Amino acid sequence: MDATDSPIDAALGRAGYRATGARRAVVDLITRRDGHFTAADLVDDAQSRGLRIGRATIFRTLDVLTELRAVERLDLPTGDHAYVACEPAHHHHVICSRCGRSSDADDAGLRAVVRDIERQTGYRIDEHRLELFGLCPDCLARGST
Amino acid sequence: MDATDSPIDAALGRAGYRATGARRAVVDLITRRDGHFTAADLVDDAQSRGLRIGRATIFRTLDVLTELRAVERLDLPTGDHAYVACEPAHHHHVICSRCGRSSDADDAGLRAVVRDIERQTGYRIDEHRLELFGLCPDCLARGST
DNA sequence: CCTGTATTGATACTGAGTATCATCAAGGGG
DNA sequence: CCCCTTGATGATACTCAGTATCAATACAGG
Repeated sequence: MDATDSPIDAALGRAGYRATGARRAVVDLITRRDGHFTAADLVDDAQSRGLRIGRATIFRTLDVLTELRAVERLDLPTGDHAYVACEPAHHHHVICSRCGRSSDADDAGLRAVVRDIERQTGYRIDEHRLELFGLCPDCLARGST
Repeated sequence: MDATDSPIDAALGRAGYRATGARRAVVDLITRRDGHFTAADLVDDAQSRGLRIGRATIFRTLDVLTELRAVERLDLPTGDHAYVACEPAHHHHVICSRCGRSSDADDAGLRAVVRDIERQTGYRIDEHRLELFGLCPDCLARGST
């Protein structure tokens, strides 16, 4: 098995980006993470693993991965920008406000809501973002205080 | 008519805040605005009108108004934090990506979507945010290039 | 009108994200 | 398999949003 054959490398190539060591390293850091994380988290991870990756590169790589839809940016209620790894298809995130983990949900029925709002307001809606916050099953089981 | 009797003053009092000159001035700046605006926009507005309001006070007042739900914070796709004036009831914003104006829409049917996602994922959802981006009727009429 | 206290604004600070630029390495062509 | 072009990297410096601090001020209740 050759690292060169990862699906990320393919996606990078398809989009005209080079599959570099730094990018693979960032992807690796992300896959070792659970739940959402900030750019600063990755910078810390890299440092504590002794990886010599520049701060700027981490931000740049997150932008690229966002464009490839391998990652999505969240806007937490606190105002922080965080990211989650995800599948490259349209969907929404359900975020646990206790542990930070997140799951994907498909937008069953949301399309109808959007159409209804277009009728209500007269806007033509091109893009939407739905973010849901609550407690995941594990944290619920562990008591909701 | 006495400025002291504005609904904002009442809302401030109800929440235990004082109705100060600086806060009234910020509210005034906001009502003169159309569409969404950033904290920096208000800082500029204040300066260009010769108002002596500190930067910090503008940020603080926006926090207070957000808490009173006289204003809501948006997270634009660009990553910027913006605000819109709004009615103090739960609703969602439809934002024009050309001119920045926004309208309110009620969440007809969204409740059902949320319940469905709870069933799908096992999460208990406490809070949600739906933001819609597109073109407003005026910008549509003016051609969609 | 007086007073306790919330609020203000000037200043300095923090921290996220970006611009710059010399150096480096990916990978396609020979 | 090596070269060369060009995109990518990382160190640094910078910008700008948002926050902490704190002495001075102004609101509101008595």
